Amino acid sequence: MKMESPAAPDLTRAAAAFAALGSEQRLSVLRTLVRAGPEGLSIGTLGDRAGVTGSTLTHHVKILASAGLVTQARQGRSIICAAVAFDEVQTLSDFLLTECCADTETPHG
Amino acid sequence: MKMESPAAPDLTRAAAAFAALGSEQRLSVLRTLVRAGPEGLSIGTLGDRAGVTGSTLTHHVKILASAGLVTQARQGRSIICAAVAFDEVQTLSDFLLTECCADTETPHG
DNA sequence: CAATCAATTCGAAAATTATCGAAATAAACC
DNA sequence: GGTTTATTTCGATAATTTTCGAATTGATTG
Repeated sequence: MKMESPAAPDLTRAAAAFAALGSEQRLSVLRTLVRAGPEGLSIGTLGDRAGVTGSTLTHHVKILASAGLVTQARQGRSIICAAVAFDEVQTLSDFLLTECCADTETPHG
Repeated sequence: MKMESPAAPDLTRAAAAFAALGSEQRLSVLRTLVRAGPEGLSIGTLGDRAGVTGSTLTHHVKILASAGLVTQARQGRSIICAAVAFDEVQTLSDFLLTECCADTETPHG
């Protein structure tokens, strides 16, 4: 049942992705992008909607992007950001849960 | 410093839970508990397996517990920890993704 | 009650992360 | 080329998190 997914995360990458989500501002930014859907938003609009602007927003978006949760592409004089959290969150969840109970002694009874 | 914002109250809790997952050591600790399954592990065994001990481990476990990802219960002179990440991760994923595309004009376009 | 084992609290230093404003870069437009 | 708009880089400061060892608390055993 394994579907084509973003790169399998190692511990370091998974922790970095969770850490990227672990800030109220960044989580708010990402949810704004999730709401906006695949078309994405410019940095300016994103900042207005999420309530974070300027260099602070640049900083947070960079962290989300390097965690693989957001893409950025220049379009004219704006940078369009879009969430790619959809698959990524499933991947992170899998990373955490797949080995569930692997250490238990009596898997077959 | 924490800034007063019109953020939904759940945002704070969700960000705290993601932040709890956003450390290599804590993620490693939690995965060790997930592997161990519902019976859980004592702090001592957990520390040996995950490679984190003493006050540092206490600190990390406290963060995981207050994020609702781990339970603790005293049993004799040990504290038994167990992962409750199973449902919790789904909840976090939902928090992030449920409003997907809500802001788009043409939801099925 | 003293000794022991398991885990926590405390206090402090080191490391990382967050925030902001000013200056710099990049693209579009005149 | 020079101006306007959009975003980023830089540098400094504030805030938070991590880590460790020593002292402490709680529970069990003799």
